[in-house]
Amino acid sequence: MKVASVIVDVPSRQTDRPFDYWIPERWQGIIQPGMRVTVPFGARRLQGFVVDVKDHSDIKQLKPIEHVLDVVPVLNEELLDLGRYLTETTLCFAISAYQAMLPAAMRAKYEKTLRLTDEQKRERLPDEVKPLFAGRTEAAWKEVEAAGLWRAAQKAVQQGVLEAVYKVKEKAGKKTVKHAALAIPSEQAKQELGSLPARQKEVLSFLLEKGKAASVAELQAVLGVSSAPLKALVDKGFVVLNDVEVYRDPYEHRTFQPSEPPALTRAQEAALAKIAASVRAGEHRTFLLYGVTGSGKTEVYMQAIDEALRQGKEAIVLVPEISLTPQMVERFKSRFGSKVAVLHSGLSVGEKYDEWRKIHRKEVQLVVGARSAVFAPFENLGMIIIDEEHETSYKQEEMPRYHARDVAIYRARRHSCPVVLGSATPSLETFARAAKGVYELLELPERISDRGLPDVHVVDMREELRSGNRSMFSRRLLDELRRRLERGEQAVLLLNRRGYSTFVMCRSCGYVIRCPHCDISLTYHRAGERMKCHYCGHEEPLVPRCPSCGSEHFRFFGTGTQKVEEELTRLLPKARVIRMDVDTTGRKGAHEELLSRFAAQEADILLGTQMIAKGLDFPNVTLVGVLAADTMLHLPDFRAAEKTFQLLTQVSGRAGRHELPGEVIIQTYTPDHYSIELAARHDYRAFYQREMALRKAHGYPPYYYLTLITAAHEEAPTAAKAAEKIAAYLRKHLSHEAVILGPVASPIARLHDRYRYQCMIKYKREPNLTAALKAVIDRYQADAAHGGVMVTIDTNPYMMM
DNA sequence: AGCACGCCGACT
DNA sequence: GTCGGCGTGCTC
Repeated sequence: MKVASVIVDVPSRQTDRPFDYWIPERWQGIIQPGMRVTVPFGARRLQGFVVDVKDHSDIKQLKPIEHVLDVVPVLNEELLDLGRYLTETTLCFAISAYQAMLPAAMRAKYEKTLRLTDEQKRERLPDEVKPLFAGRTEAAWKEVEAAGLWRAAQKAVQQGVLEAVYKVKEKAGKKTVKHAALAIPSEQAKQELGSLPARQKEVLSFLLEKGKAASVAELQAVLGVSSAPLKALVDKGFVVLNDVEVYRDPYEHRTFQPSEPPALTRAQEAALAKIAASVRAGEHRTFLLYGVTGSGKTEVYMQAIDEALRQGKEAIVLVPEISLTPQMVERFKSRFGSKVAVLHSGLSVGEKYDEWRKIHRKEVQLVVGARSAVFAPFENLGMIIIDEEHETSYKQEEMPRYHARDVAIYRARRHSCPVVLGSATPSLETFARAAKGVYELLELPERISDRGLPDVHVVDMREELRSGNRSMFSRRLLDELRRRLERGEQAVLLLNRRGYSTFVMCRSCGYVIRCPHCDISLTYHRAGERMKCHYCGHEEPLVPRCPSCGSEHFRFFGTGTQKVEEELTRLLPKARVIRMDVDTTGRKGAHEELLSRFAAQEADILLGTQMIAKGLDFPNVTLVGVLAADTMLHLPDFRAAEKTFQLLTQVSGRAGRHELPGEVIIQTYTPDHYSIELAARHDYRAFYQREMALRKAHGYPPYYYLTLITAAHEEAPTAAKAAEKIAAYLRKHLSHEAVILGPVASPIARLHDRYRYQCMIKYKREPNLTAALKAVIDRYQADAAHGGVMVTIDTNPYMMM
């Protein structure tokens, strides 16, 4: 076994295949598939994944593997296979698939430096370059470039005065803590004690007593000594210092009250019995746990997990974006203690790395995490749970564009274990499969609190306007808010739009301030008087005069959370409001902090975007208000109605979960729309029937599969032409049953300075699709690097824009 | 993706 | 005649 096939860290079509390397003798028999290595690649050095080890290669001149980065493979056979599956189904590069499975800390950082080949040659350096190497033999390439000495340096390289050195570094290391230990036998140490100065004596006897290594921090804290006596002991050779690897613990300062499983309702019991039986039998099945909000799905998950753990197996729980639901972490930590690793976006790169290593080393049996936790490197999976199955955040919008649900089912099949999809508002795709018997439907029709679902009132805002109320609050909502304040109860207000105003228009000439890089109007943010693009992040100050006519008068249209907050403090000056949106939760830990303040009743009203709709459970919340139910309804997305129904149902579920009865007020301009009407009636099934009929009529999922192809280029005609060619190619190479729509300009016609055109393929069964799409990629994706057309393909898209 | 190589225009 | 610009193709 002298040859390793390596997928190198270059995400491009041309390098998307294994490259063979010779394994130096010292690593023969050691290098295995799934290990990370560094290899020379052209002039560079890169990180790569070994995918195969073999005896022979057809390539004549093999270069050697340079370093082995892992002692144990970081990707096992199963995950390597899963990578191939992702490559095939999402049309991504193999390297992207493998990197998606590992924490970001394990991705390499590259550094290029220039090094003086020989101290003797220093004087031969070009004069302008000399200062960069003053007192050193190596300089970062970046510095050289920044100094504008690119040419001169290049020349020096050609003359052999300088050489380019490519370094591969790991992003985050393991955290270590210095430990002190005896370097001599304890007998000898005891004898030495007598002749030592007082402080050193204390340190040595502490170590003797402890009988094992102690951290330097501990020594200093317990004995109150500085580092000096320790250093003296080290110098004398009595004590050694070692770096001991430790885990960063994101929950270090938190204590979790151990919890016991409560008694289950009959429906919970029945659902659990089915899942547990499947776990015990070790059979692959997919369950849909359809339970109304507050019906106790989480408890079913936990007891099912318990069953898997009792079988000596492991489990994965996916939650939409766990940093949003600290309450969820709390519940799992309380029940399963140190058996749980937590993976979510609120953790630092290093913390995620540590949690991942706990899984890899089998120190935990359960992972609770967001989308990417589906790749947890367990080898004996007993079950996978996806909570809030309908959430679109399970779909990754960058390469690899996978859906966690598909990955979960793929893995579960391989591990022969069940998948549980849980939701109060299942996606149509999932419910349809359950209806067909592909998935097994388990129902929790009632809330545990036997409170029943909250009353929902739909307020027609057109009516409000007609009767002279031009504010964003209906009279009813305002009355109810006042009532909660009087009673000391809390309210949740949802507005799915952040910022202050959605667009700003000049009153004189009608000019609208737009993003210079995208075809989108800028949103006004009160803080700092800034205009922001919510798509590309562009930011600029609000100009004092209209750039088109010079007028000073602007009008601010549309309402965002900032404006609502301002209005609330005006209308209800006594109300304490917490605003939660991307802008107030950007800081690490801000999320949890805001929520715990609300939980501690330090505020009366929690106002936020959709991030407040999920999973939160506050006993004192008796009112939920949706300020504009139709914000999402008119988006160019066939799932708009489904998303609206889901959001309204989810947010309604936040009210009256405990002793106090809940009430929900939905403000809308389209009260007759079925998604709003049926959400108000808590009638999922009716919504399902209605929406399915529409999907069937218009040829959308789950009746048809979709693939979205987008061509983007700085020049609109270039993008359009490419899209047309792609459409023509597909029309020729796909069956007549496939419908190819477009090309049309994307709903956001320009993004990041690129014009975008898209084609949509609708199909039922299309065996040649993958091959045809690969051909499209081969033709166009190669160009992207050279300023050509950028083509992206999304098989099974969730973002239509 | 980089990076080298190689082929054409404007300067010493 | 050389320097310096960018297009083309390769990386085991």
